[in-house]
Amino acid sequence: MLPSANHLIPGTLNVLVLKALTWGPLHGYAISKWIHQTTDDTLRVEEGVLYPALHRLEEQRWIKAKWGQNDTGRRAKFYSLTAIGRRRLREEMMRWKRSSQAVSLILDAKRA
Amino acid sequence: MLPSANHLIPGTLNVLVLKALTWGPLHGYAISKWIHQTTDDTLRVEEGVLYPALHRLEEQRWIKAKWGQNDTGRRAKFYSLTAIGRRRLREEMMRWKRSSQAVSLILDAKRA
DNA sequence: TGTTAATACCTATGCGACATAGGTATAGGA
DNA sequence: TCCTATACCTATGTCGCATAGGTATTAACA
Repeated sequence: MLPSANHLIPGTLNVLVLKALTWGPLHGYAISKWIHQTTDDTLRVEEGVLYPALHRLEEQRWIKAKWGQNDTGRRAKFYSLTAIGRRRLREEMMRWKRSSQAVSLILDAKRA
Repeated sequence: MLPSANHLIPGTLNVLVLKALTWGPLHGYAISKWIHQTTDDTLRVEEGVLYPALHRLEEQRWIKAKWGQNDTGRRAKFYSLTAIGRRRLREEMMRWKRSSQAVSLILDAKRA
Protein backbone atom coordinates (compact mmCIF):
# COMPACT_ATOMS: atom_id res chain seq x y z
CA MET A 1 0.00 0.00 0.00
CA LEU A 2 1.51 3.25 -1.14
CA PRO A 3 1.84 5.82 1.58
CA SER A 4 0.19 8.47 -0.53
CA ALA A 5 -2.65 6.50 -2.06
CA ASN A 6 -5.76 8.38 -3.15
CA HIS A 7 -7.33 8.28 0.26
CA LEU A 8 -10.32 10.28 1.26
CA ILE A 9 -10.18 12.67 4.13
CA PRO A 10 -12.33 10.81 6.63
CA GLY A 11 -15.63 12.53 7.21
CA THR A 12 -15.76 14.22 3.83
CA LEU A 13 -17.43 11.51 1.81
CA ASN A 14 -20.98 12.52 2.65
CA VAL A 15 -20.53 16.08 1.59
CA LEU A 16 -18.76 15.04 -1.60
CA VAL A 17 -21.64 12.79 -2.55
CA LEU A 18 -24.26 15.39 -1.69
CA LYS A 19 -22.44 17.96 -3.77
CA ALA A 20 -22.24 15.57 -6.71
CA LEU A 21 -26.00 15.22 -6.64
CA THR A 22 -26.53 18.94 -7.06
CA TRP A 23 -25.86 18.28 -10.76
CA GLY A 24 -29.03 16.22 -10.78
CA PRO A 25 -29.80 12.55 -10.20
CA LEU A 26 -26.76 10.34 -10.56
CA HIS A 27 -26.13 6.68 -10.01
CA GLY A 28 -23.36 5.42 -7.75
CA TYR A 29 -20.88 4.58 -10.41
CA ALA A 30 -21.26 8.01 -11.97
CA ILE A 31 -20.79 9.72 -8.61
CA SER A 32 -17.60 7.79 -8.12
CA LYS A 33 -16.30 8.71 -11.55
CA TRP A 34 -17.27 12.34 -11.16
CA ILE A 35 -15.35 12.69 -7.92
CA HIS A 36 -12.42 10.89 -9.42
CA GLN A 37 -12.31 13.02 -12.53
CA THR A 38 -13.10 16.35 -10.91
CA THR A 39 -10.20 15.96 -8.52
CA ASP A 40 -7.87 14.86 -11.29
CA ASP A 41 -7.34 11.47 -9.67
CA THR A 42 -6.52 12.93 -6.27
CA LEU A 43 -9.63 11.50 -4.63
CA ARG A 44 -10.83 8.03 -5.41
CA VAL A 45 -13.91 6.53 -3.81
CA GLU A 46 -13.75 2.77 -3.73
CA GLU A 47 -17.05 1.06 -4.42
CA GLY A 48 -16.91 -0.84 -1.16
CA VAL A 49 -16.92 2.54 0.52
CA LEU A 50 -19.35 4.36 -1.72
CA TYR A 51 -22.30 2.00 -1.77
CA PRO A 52 -22.60 1.56 1.99
CA ALA A 53 -22.31 5.35 2.27
CA LEU A 54 -25.15 5.80 -0.21
CA HIS A 55 -27.27 3.40 1.79
CA ARG A 56 -26.58 5.31 4.98
CA LEU A 57 -27.47 8.60 3.34
CA GLU A 58 -30.66 7.10 2.00
CA GLU A 59 -31.57 5.71 5.38
CA GLN A 60 -31.12 9.15 6.87
CA ARG A 61 -33.33 10.62 4.13
CA TRP A 62 -30.62 12.91 2.86
CA ILE A 63 -30.94 11.32 -0.56
CA LYS A 64 -33.53 9.13 -2.23
CA ALA A 65 -33.10 6.37 -4.76
CA LYS A 66 -34.97 5.35 -7.86
CA TRP A 67 -34.16 2.61 -10.31
CA GLY A 68 -33.84 3.79 -13.87
CA GLN A 69 -31.73 3.51 -16.95
CA ASN A 70 -28.55 5.18 -18.06
CA ASP A 71 -27.84 6.56 -21.54
CA THR A 72 -27.20 3.13 -22.97
CA GLY A 73 -30.38 1.65 -21.57
CA ARG A 74 -28.71 -0.10 -18.73
CA ARG A 75 -30.31 -0.37 -15.30
CA ALA A 76 -28.88 1.81 -12.58
CA LYS A 77 -30.04 3.23 -9.28
CA PHE A 78 -30.30 6.99 -9.48
CA TYR A 79 -29.91 9.03 -6.33
CA SER A 80 -31.17 12.55 -5.85
CA LEU A 81 -31.11 15.08 -3.03
CA THR A 82 -34.01 15.48 -0.65
CA ALA A 83 -34.86 18.80 1.00
CA ILE A 84 -33.11 17.55 4.10
CA GLY A 85 -30.09 16.62 2.03
CA ARG A 86 -29.89 20.08 0.55
CA ARG A 87 -29.94 21.61 3.98
CA ARG A 88 -27.35 19.17 5.25
CA LEU A 89 -25.15 19.93 2.28
CA ARG A 90 -25.13 23.62 3.14
CA GLU A 91 -24.34 22.85 6.76
CA GLU A 92 -21.63 20.34 5.96
CA MET A 93 -20.02 22.71 3.48
CA MET A 94 -19.86 25.44 6.08
CA ARG A 95 -18.46 22.98 8.56
CA TRP A 96 -15.80 21.87 6.12
CA LYS A 97 -14.82 25.41 5.32
CA ARG A 98 -14.56 26.32 8.95
CA SER A 99 -12.61 23.24 9.99
CA SER A 100 -10.29 23.08 7.03
CA GLN A 101 -9.45 26.75 7.37
CA ALA A 102 -8.62 26.11 11.01
CA VAL A 103 -6.27 23.30 10.03
CA SER A 104 -4.61 25.47 7.42
CA LEU A 105 -4.34 28.26 9.97
CA ILE A 106 -2.23 25.97 12.09
CA LEU A 107 -0.19 24.44 9.33
CA ASP A 108 0.60 27.84 7.84
CA ALA A 109 1.46 29.40 11.18
CA LYS A 110 4.85 31.08 11.11
CA ARG A 111 7.21 32.11 13.83
CA ALA A 112 6.80 35.72 14.88
CA MET B 1 -24.06 16.31 21.56
CA LEU B 2 -24.25 19.39 19.43
CA PRO B 3 -24.08 18.69 15.70
CA SER B 4 -21.44 21.32 15.20
CA ALA B 5 -19.16 20.67 18.16
CA ASN B 6 -15.49 21.50 17.85
CA HIS B 7 -14.63 18.23 16.23
CA LEU B 8 -11.35 17.47 14.58
CA ILE B 9 -11.17 16.44 10.99
CA PRO B 10 -10.25 12.80 11.38
CA GLY B 11 -6.72 12.12 10.26
CA THR B 12 -5.45 15.61 10.93
CA LEU B 13 -4.46 15.27 14.55
CA ASN B 14 -0.98 13.92 13.88
CA VAL B 15 0.00 16.74 11.61
CA LEU B 16 -1.43 19.32 14.00
CA VAL B 17 0.63 17.94 16.85
CA LEU B 18 3.79 17.72 14.76
CA LYS B 19 3.33 21.28 13.63
CA ALA B 20 2.85 22.44 17.21
CA LEU B 21 6.20 20.94 18.13
CA THR B 22 8.03 23.02 15.53
CA TRP B 23 7.80 25.81 18.11
CA GLY B 24 10.04 23.72 20.30
CA PRO B 25 9.41 21.13 23.00
CA LEU B 26 5.92 21.29 24.41
CA HIS B 27 3.99 19.20 26.87
CA GLY B 28 0.63 17.69 26.02
CA TYR B 29 -1.50 20.19 27.81
CA ALA B 30 0.29 23.06 26.07
CA ILE B 31 -0.14 21.44 22.67
CA SER B 32 -3.84 21.13 23.32
CA LYS B 33 -4.12 24.76 24.40
CA TRP B 34 -2.06 25.98 21.47
CA ILE B 35 -4.30 24.25 18.95
CA HIS B 36 -7.35 25.49 20.73
CA GLN B 37 -6.17 29.09 20.87
CA THR B 38 -4.60 29.24 17.43
CA THR B 39 -7.83 28.14 15.81
CA ASP B 40 -9.87 30.54 17.91
CA ASP B 41 -11.79 27.70 19.51
CA THR B 42 -12.65 26.03 16.21
CA LEU B 43 -10.55 22.96 16.95
CA ARG B 44 -10.51 21.39 20.35
CA VAL B 45 -8.42 18.33 21.15
CA GLU B 46 -9.85 16.40 24.03
CA GLU B 47 -7.28 14.96 26.38
CA GLY B 48 -8.61 11.47 25.95
CA VAL B 49 -7.75 11.86 22.28
CA LEU B 50 -4.49 13.75 22.61
CA TYR B 51 -2.57 11.58 25.02
CA PRO B 52 -3.09 8.29 23.21
CA ALA B 53 -2.11 10.10 20.02
CA LEU B 54 1.11 11.34 21.62
CA HIS B 55 1.89 7.81 22.72
CA ARG B 56 1.34 6.51 19.22
CA LEU B 57 3.56 9.18 17.74
CA GLU B 58 6.25 8.41 20.28
CA GLU B 59 6.03 4.72 19.55
CA GLN B 60 6.53 5.48 15.87
CA ARG B 61 9.54 7.62 16.72
CA TRP B 62 8.05 10.71 15.18
CA ILE B 63 8.38 12.49 18.50
CA LYS B 64 10.31 11.84 21.67
CA ALA B 65 9.41 12.56 25.26
CA LYS B 66 11.32 13.84 28.23
CA TRP B 67 10.08 14.64 31.68
CA GLY B 68 10.77 18.17 32.80
CA GLN B 69 9.26 21.17 34.47
CA ASN B 70 7.08 23.96 33.23
CA ASP B 71 7.52 27.65 34.09
CA THR B 72 6.00 27.23 37.52
CA GLY B 73 8.18 24.28 38.41
CA ARG B 74 5.54 21.72 37.81
CA ARG B 75 6.36 18.35 36.29
CA ALA B 76 5.33 17.80 32.70
CA LYS B 77 6.29 15.52 29.85
CA PHE B 78 7.85 17.53 27.04
CA TYR B 79 7.65 16.23 23.52
CA SER B 80 9.93 17.22 20.68
CA LEU B 81 10.24 16.32 17.02
CA THR B 82 12.65 13.65 15.81
CA ALA B 83 14.26 13.78 12.38
CA ILE B 84 11.69 11.27 11.22
CA GLY B 85 8.96 13.45 12.64
CA ARG B 86 10.19 16.46 10.74
CA ARG B 87 10.14 14.52 7.54
CA ARG B 88 6.71 13.12 8.24
CA LEU B 89 5.46 16.61 9.00
CA ARG B 90 6.53 17.82 5.58
CA GLU B 91 4.91 14.83 3.92
CA GLU B 92 1.70 15.09 5.87
CA MET B 93 1.45 18.81 5.17
CA MET B 94 1.77 18.20 1.45
CA ARG B 95 -0.80 15.46 1.70
CA TRP B 96 -3.21 17.70 3.53
CA LYS B 97 -2.78 20.49 1.04
CA ARG B 98 -3.36 18.17 -1.86
CA SER B 99 -6.38 16.42 -0.40
CA SER B 100 -8.05 19.47 1.08
CA GLN B 101 -7.66 21.35 -2.18
CA ALA B 102 -9.29 18.44 -3.96
CA VAL B 103 -12.23 18.56 -1.58
CA SER B 104 -12.56 22.30 -2.05
CA LEU B 105 -12.33 21.82 -5.79
CA ILE B 106 -15.43 19.69 -5.60
CA LEU B 107 -17.35 21.78 -3.13
CA ASP B 108 -16.65 24.97 -5.07
CA ALA B 109 -17.52 23.41 -8.43
CA LYS B 110 -20.06 25.48 -10.30
CA ARG B 111 -22.37 24.64 -13.14
CA ALA B 112 -20.93 25.49 -16.53
C1' DT C 1 -16.13 -17.17 -30.99
C1' DG C 2 -14.13 -16.51 -26.54
C1' DT C 3 -12.25 -13.55 -23.37
C1' DT C 4 -11.31 -9.44 -21.28
C1' DA C 5 -12.47 -4.74 -19.71
C1' DA C 6 -15.87 -1.57 -18.40
C1' DT C 7 -20.13 -0.70 -16.27
C1' DA C 8 -23.10 -1.19 -12.22
C1' DC C 9 -24.38 -3.09 -8.07
C1' DC C 10 -23.51 -5.45 -3.57
C1' DT C 11 -21.69 -7.59 1.28
C1' DA C 12 -18.35 -8.90 4.86
C1' DT C 13 -14.46 -8.11 7.66
C1' DG C 14 -10.83 -5.61 10.03
C1' DC C 15 -8.91 -1.82 12.06
C1' DG C 16 -7.71 2.65 13.40
C1' DA C 17 -9.12 6.95 15.19
C1' DC C 18 -11.93 9.71 17.32
C1' DA C 19 -15.66 10.80 21.14
C1' DT C 20 -16.82 10.13 25.54
C1' DA C 21 -16.36 9.19 30.19
C1' DG C 22 -14.13 8.19 33.59
C1' DG C 23 -9.76 8.46 36.88
C1' DT C 24 -5.27 10.56 39.69
C1' DA C 25 -2.57 14.40 41.48
C1' DT C 26 -0.87 19.13 42.40
C1' DA C 27 -1.23 24.20 42.59
C1' DG C 28 -3.64 28.38 43.15
C1' DG C 29 -7.48 31.42 44.04
C1' DA C 30 -11.99 32.67 46.06
C1' DT D 1 -12.49 25.10 52.44
C1' DC D 2 -13.70 24.15 47.92
C1' DC D 3 -13.41 24.82 43.26
C1' DT D 4 -10.83 25.64 39.07
C1' DA D 5 -6.84 25.10 36.31
C1' DT D 6 -3.02 22.42 35.23
C1' DA D 7 -1.12 17.95 33.82
C1' DC D 8 -1.27 13.27 33.10
C1' DC D 9 -3.67 8.78 32.15
C1' DT D 10 -6.89 4.50 30.64
C1' DA D 11 -11.07 2.13 29.01
C1' DT D 12 -14.90 1.61 26.09
C1' DG D 13 -17.93 2.32 22.22
C1' DT D 14 -18.79 3.56 17.70
C1' DC D 15 -18.34 4.91 13.14
C1' DG D 16 -16.18 5.11 8.80
C1' DC D 17 -12.89 3.95 5.81
C1' DA D 18 -9.79 0.25 3.42
C1' DT D 19 -9.70 -3.99 1.61
C1' DA D 20 -11.25 -8.00 -0.47
C1' DG D 21 -14.27 -10.43 -2.09
C1' DG D 22 -18.81 -11.39 -5.01
C1' DT D 23 -22.79 -11.05 -9.14
C1' DA D 24 -24.48 -9.55 -13.65
C1' DT D 25 -24.61 -7.15 -18.02
C1' DT D 26 -22.59 -4.91 -21.99
C1' DA D 27 -18.88 -3.52 -25.14
C1' DA D 28 -14.55 -4.25 -27.26
C1' DC D 29 -11.24 -7.01 -29.10
C1' DA D 30 -8.47 -10.76 -30.49
